[in-house]
Amino acid sequence: MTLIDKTFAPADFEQRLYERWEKAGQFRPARPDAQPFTIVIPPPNVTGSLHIGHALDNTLQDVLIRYHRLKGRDARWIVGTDHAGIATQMVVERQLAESTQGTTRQAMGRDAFVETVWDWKRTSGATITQQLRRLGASCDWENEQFTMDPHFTKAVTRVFVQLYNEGLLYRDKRLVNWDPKFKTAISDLEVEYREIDGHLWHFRYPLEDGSGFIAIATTRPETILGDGAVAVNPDDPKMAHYVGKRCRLPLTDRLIPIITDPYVEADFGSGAVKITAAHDFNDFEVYKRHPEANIPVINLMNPDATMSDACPPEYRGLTREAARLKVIADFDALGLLDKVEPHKHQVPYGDRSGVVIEPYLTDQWYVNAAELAKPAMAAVREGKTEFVPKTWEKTYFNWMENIQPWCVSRQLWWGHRIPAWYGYAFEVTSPTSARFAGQIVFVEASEIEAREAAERYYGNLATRCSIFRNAEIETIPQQEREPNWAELDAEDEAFERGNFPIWQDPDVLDTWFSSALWPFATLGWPDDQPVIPAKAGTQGAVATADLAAKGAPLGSRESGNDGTKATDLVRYYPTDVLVTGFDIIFFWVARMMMQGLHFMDEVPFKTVYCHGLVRDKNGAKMSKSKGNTVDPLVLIDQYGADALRFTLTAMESQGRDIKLDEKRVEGYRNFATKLWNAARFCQSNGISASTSPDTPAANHAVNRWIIGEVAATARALDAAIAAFRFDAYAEAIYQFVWNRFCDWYLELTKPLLSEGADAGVAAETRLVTGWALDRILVMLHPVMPFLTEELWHKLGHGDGDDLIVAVWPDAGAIPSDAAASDEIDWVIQLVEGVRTARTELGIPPSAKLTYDVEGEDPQDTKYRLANTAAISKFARISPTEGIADDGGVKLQVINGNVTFKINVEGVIDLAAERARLTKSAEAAEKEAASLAGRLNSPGFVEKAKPEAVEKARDDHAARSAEAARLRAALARLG
RNA sequence: GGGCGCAUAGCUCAGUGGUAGAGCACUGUGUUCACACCGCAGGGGUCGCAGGUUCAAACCCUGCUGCGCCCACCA
Repeated sequence: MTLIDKTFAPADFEQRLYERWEKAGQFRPARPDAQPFTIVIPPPNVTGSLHIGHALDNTLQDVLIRYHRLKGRDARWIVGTDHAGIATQMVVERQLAESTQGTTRQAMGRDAFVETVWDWKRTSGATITQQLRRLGASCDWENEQFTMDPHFTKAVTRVFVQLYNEGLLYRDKRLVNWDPKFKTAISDLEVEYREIDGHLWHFRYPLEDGSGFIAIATTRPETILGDGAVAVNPDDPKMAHYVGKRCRLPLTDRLIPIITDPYVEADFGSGAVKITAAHDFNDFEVYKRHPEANIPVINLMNPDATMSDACPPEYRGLTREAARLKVIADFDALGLLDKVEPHKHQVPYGDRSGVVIEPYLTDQWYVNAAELAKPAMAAVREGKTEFVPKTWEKTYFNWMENIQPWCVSRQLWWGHRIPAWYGYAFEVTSPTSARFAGQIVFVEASEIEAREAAERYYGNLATRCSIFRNAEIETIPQQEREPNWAELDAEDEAFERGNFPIWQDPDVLDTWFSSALWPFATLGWPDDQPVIPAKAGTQGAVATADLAAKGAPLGSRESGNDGTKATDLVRYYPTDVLVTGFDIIFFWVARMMMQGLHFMDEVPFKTVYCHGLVRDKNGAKMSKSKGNTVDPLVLIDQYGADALRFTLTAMESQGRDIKLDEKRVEGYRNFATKLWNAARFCQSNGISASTSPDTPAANHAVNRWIIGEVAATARALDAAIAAFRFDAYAEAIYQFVWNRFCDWYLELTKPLLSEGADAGVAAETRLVTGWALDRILVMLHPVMPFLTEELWHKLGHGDGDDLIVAVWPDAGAIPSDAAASDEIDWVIQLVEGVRTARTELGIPPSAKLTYDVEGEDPQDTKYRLANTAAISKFARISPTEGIADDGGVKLQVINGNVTFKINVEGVIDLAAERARLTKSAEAAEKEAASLAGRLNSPGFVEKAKPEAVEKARDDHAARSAEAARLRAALARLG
């Protein structure tokens, strides 16, 4: 036991304690027989640094983990970081550009660039994990994961290949959201729409037959160059005469058809819409609905959104912005610009790049999300996974029901490379000839297997066609992207078994494709996997056993924790709770549900707890550009990690956004200081750590009372955790520590510990206080781990006895004593009543007064006599004890049945006392009358719940009696 | 256009059928040997508006007003 310092300085011990826990392996104590409690952390971006949202998310997780660890569960918090494709690539590219050499990834080449990113990860990737430690997060660092770890690659590949074989993953040419800055496809979810004050340009296209013009309106004139049709509404009489005609597209001189489609609104713009299939999602749909119109699909742009060679020569190479101005000017020059209207509209922007997104026609890999969503929806409907708060289930269903194919390929270098290899495809046309037929794809777990598959393909061709058997070998150079198929002449090319080109898809997978596997890949899948048969009914299904045979051998990997035979996967999956912000339900939660169910045949988590956003104190979203961000590390430096954690916990009421005001952090730092001082006081009074978590025996009412209060608090905390009410948890422990333990228990027991007090009572009180303080430390530990652990040891718990693995109080095993509770409540009410009366009458706190009582029953007498010392100390009144009543005016305080008549020295302000008593009497009478009214109102007694009726009767009796006593007191005043 | 949420004390938020609560802020005060990052006491709300259900509504229902968010995007 060491002395508790006079000042509470969290910086003095936070780091020391964290290192102690981590070194001692306390974050994952060996508990092979205990029931697991598992949380997977939402892996922060490896580029990240801890922001206030992380602080909230991880505080809540740590509260749950620490609580369940104290409850004796095998608590495991799986931790790691995400490789975060675009974000990380951006960071490293920016650093390359800013470095002294000022190089680019293109100049470096792919392999060197990827190696640079790895270097960066190794040196800078630990920032966020160190910051999580400062917050106190008790993660399982020994098994830290990274989404680009070799076993993750294995898992990702396995998933990709199996989904492909099941027909749930495919390559398709369709429009994607294209980011011209990063030159990659991005997800629908990574597009944010901004309202822009733009324009609606009205142009005229001349009709082919020279009979006039058709007017169209557009917000994107530059895409006119790629128009393939003009569409009007089929039911629009104004437009009927155009239908079936053709018009001449100015600037290109192409003839394009005028068609009908219900997508066109007759009363918007000019009533006619230009159809640019390659650059607009709606137009692409129109194109697909009208195969008969032979609408050309013209890709007008290069990957960087400059105008491509598909445009007329004078536009090529222009930016889309410059092209727009030129198109407008050119139309104007031709006299075909009708008018320009101002027009507010929503423009898509890349949420990371900040540039306008281009709908762009490319080949990409897609996952059939609609199919995977079915079991994911059913699982929530059946309650296998529950959202808290439940309202988010609607959001989840709504998105799942309308889910689009998930584009999973990205044109980046940093990420999991797509396990697909391409080769040239041929169609055998006769025993001696074959025709070039595009490309063939081999989706396999490795290049070796892809090559084997290719061998089978070409071998099979060779047996059917002699030109593959006998011709000379000519190797086609491997090409990175888009081989120029048109120039290949199959007749002249020759292939022989074992010597033909295949090349891997240059693209990588969407980061969320690997994050979706997080709950099971982190637990060892696929090496540890229980074999799940491929889903019946999916086309091209390949037995999982075959897939497994290709990968690493199956078998049980011993758990790092306890050496049991069960694999981690079996033991910890499904996890218990996922704690996350609602903003990534679509990105991440939904996809984990889909992949978890598909590959594990079970939901990834039983509960999804969604918290809100942390906003600034005015409710504005925090952002760097607004400069209103709050750095959690600064708050930790200023107030301690515990104060920040307590604030975030206390403010987390289900689902609501948090408006963070630094004053709250300060307030909870004060709370920490309060407890610190209370512990210091206890220590200075010879109180030390309890030797057992068992409740000590107690006779004195105040001790029996506090024991019952501990039990009530433990019960409240258990209930709060069970209901995910973090705010209720913080509230309950705060009230108990400050308003019960410090304000009353420590005060009421001071006389029991003072010199000359009964030695037996004093000893009992020391034991009970030590026990209660220990229980406080345990119950507060999940929220304030550092402070509580520090005090735990200062109070005398030894080195081998860390609070982090202590025992949570079993509320049911702690006796609650109604009689003690009744007695102490009586004392507290009396003291408060006297204090209030004294203040209102302006009697100095220092004045010690005497009293007589009236109306006491035996129990009141018992309570009063048993607590004479406390009453004297806190109300500063003592019995007259034989001093004759001088007949003077008394200060009268009603406590239950008893009227305390207090002798006041000198003259009291009669009018003030009368006013005080009158006010109280009227309040009691008003309430009694209201209760009487309810009791007399028709229906109440018959229809209300019996408890409610009984309570109303009791309250009515009590209030009436109180009013009578107050009136009597008034009468005595004369 | 569709959906969701919120509106309770000056501020931030609990309360979800039975007489309105907490923290902060505010006012007054300071006897006491843990704590002024403290103690004690106090003021402050027709629970957004209007209807309805009920013996009883801040709470349930309907409508309205205001604020916020998500999804979809009339070129």
